Amino acid sequence: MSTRRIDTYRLELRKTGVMKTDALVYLHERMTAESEALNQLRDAASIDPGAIVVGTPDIHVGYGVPIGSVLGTEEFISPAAVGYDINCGMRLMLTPMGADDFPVERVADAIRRDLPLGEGKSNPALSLGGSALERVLARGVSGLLSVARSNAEIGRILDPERMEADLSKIEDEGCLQADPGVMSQKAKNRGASQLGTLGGGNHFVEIQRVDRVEDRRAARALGINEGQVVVMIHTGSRGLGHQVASEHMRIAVDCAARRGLTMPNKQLAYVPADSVEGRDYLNAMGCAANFAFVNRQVIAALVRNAVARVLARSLGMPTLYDVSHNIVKFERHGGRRLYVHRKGATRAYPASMMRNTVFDKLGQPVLIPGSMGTASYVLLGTESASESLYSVNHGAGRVMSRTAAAGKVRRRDGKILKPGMISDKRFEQTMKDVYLLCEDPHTIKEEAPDAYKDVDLVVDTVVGAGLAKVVARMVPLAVLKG
DNA sequence: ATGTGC
Repeated sequence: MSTRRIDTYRLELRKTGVMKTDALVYLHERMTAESEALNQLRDAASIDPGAIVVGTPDIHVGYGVPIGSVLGTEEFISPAAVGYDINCGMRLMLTPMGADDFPVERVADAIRRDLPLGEGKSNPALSLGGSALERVLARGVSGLLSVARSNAEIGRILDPERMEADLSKIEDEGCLQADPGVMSQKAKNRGASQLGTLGGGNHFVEIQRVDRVEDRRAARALGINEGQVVVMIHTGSRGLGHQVASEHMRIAVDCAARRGLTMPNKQLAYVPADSVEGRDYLNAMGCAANFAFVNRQVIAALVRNAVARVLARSLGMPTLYDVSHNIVKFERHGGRRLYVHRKGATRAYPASMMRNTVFDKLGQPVLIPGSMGTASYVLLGTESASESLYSVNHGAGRVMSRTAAAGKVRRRDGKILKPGMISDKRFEQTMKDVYLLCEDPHTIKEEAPDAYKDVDLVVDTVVGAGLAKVVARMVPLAVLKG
């Protein structure tokens, strides 16, 4: 057999057919993965003989490459192995308050007033002019800091001092190598009006209560206490990143064809990293990644302002950490330099890989959200995760498709074409303890807790395999979604 | 994920 179970947590996909190397999947023996997702991972193992190919416990089918994959390559890069939502990621912010004293619903209502939810939304209050946008694309959060310092109106919303304090708590300090000069005007235009918007799908802002601390020492070092209110943000680079991804996936198909590179399917098109097409993608992807870091920074400010308005005082609300889910970066692993694509996967560096950061003793914080009705986790990277290029999953992973969960509804007359698998009653039951604000009540069941895997079992797999250790578990109090 | 469609 080409698939071999190694232990309770690991599955090996042995080199067969188009594969140039083995692939490793972290999958608990009590869990299953779509065979199509595993085939996509096999395809991804065909592009570079020196590649490291890993599937995470939430692996599922994506465009060309599965969501929940890590692909470390020596020579080639693939826009599909990053995906459409470039630098989609998570941020966790702390409050000094316990859940019993916190006006959860009023704060959620206040956030909603300032934060546009759902697809296609723009935020006129934060619309950026050309040169401000260029600064943000080229320099990420530090670019935003300089915009906030030179523009009084934006500075009032963003609070530059608090932003500066956040910098060391963001992966790569919120800035990747990037060149706005390689971006299309169309991509820039889509971004200019979308800063400070949440987006749709699985993106969210969630007010949570720390339910359980599992590592007291680490929790103390991070400022986490049982019963405390925290806020989690999940969003990405919006239409700008989508535009960059689609343009470069098309360029990659043409470039690969011109160079006679073969691939199992066109969705997986790849290009030499050291080529015009490769460098342009990395520079454009960097811009989109910077835009996403900045978007989470802006939303953090909107949340802080909403909280301060309701409580009539600022709570500070420092950032615990901000991580990327969809990105490719040139990293050193052992003696090798690899282009590490993480698609629906989180970097989880141990302390030894966090030199020159504030986490050099502790390791990198890792944020894993569950579904909107279930727990989320804070973990820390460990030294034993070299096998996954120090990477873990990014969430619970779906067990049913969006249409299977919510059903398909004909828009014109409202007639149901195909009923969803989750009844309204069951949905309300699973959400009874959570205050839900959403833009579109007709599609929200796509995100129902029952549509996702059991996040506790997914995290058990990560811990059991030695990829990270749990610091704390949080439960949702209120959630805002597109 | 996405002004969700070549």
